[in-house]
Amino acid sequence: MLDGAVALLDEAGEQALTFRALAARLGGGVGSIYWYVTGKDELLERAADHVLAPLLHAVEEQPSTADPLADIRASALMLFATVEQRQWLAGYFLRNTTVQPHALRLYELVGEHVMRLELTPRQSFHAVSAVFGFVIGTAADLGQRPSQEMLDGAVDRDSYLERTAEAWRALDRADYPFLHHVSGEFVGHDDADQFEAGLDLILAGLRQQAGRS
Amino acid sequence: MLDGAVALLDEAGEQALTFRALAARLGGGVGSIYWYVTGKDELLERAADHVLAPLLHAVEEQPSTADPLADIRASALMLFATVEQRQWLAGYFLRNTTVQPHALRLYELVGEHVMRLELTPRQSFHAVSAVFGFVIGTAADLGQRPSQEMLDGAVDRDSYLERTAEAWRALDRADYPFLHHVSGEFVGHDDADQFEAGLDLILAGLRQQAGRS
DNA sequence: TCGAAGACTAGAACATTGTTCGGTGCATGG
DNA sequence: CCATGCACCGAACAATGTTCTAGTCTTCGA
Repeated sequence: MLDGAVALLDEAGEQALTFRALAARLGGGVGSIYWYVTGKDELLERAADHVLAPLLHAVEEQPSTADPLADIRASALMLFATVEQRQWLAGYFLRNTTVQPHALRLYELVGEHVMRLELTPRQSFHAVSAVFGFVIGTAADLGQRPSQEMLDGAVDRDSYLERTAEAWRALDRADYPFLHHVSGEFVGHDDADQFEAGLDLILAGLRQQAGRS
Repeated sequence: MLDGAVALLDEAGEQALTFRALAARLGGGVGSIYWYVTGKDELLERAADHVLAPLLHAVEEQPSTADPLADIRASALMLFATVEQRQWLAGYFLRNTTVQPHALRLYELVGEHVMRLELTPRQSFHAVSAVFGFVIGTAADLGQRPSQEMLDGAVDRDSYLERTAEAWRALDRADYPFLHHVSGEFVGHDDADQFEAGLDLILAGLRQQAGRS
């Protein structure tokens, strides 16, 4: 059942996960699903936890290196890769205060790397929060659902970006110098690059903080 | 009408904004709203833009100082303060690829401060993206709707945090050394502090990047 | 083998919500 | 006086989450 739910979510997003659609996919009735979950909230929760399991496994398998920051980076990249393709997952994380076991474990694992930096407890707490906030936030932001036009195949991603850049360039250069400045970068930009660049800023800040103590 | 919509959203979150509730508040009929907006999407869009206007004004009024990073910091703090109290706004930003005029202008303003750092266009683009991703992501994450218990007044924020920390401490210390390490910081922590700490990591990374070039 | 208890399935029925559509005043201009 | 267009209203429809009740299948003890 969870596989079916995740499949629906992955294929067409959060709004596509309806009890009727899921029941149809499973070849059963609507009511049957309620035997396993108490409602839609729990269904989403379980689906999220379900997707997190393989990721957690991968992160746990990842060997520690001498550089804690490199390990944090690797973990963050894996998390990003998982969430980027699943906007519903990012949305779920941002909406739900209740932390599931798998997510908590992930938090802990990154935290253990941070501990090796020998910061104060407060700094460590803030560091892990910053990394997770950035990963989830950026993944949600960048991994946005392709617009209808792109789904229709009317325009591909490149022309879509190009058109946006075009709109930026059409703005008055005096009023929008920055957008003109970076419009060339926007075209053909890669989400993963953008994410890594931001992550590296945080990590650089962390390294500096660790060096001072 | 937008005032009414924003009021509903602020009071009880995104799910509270229904056409019937809004119509009741305005003392009108359900259908009337459709005379002004094409649907719920546009209603939310307009509401978001509506809230952004005063913020944009404040950011524009903010005088530039000699330190670009200080200016970026100040802008980010203002944006955070606006979004933190409005999870629906954060959610909207994360869901919507279409950038409204006010949001674009905000992006531009922060970008202009970044330009003074004299990074490459690519670095500048990534820097602004990182700041916005972090602000929105963290605001969405931290500004989560209080749980039902807290709304009921059954527990206040402090005891809620305390209970979570208690749960962390109940975990095996050998399996969760990090959570034990920071559980004390979690109790009574301030969201704004947490945000500023993360933001300062990014800014430190930026300063370093600017110094190298 | 029978029967009953429990695990599981199925779908009808209900409340809520977004949205559509035809209709109602009402001011203004001819 | 009437027609036209604007602003507004609310009944009706479709989709969806949820509940409820009845049905089926499995299992296990007497």
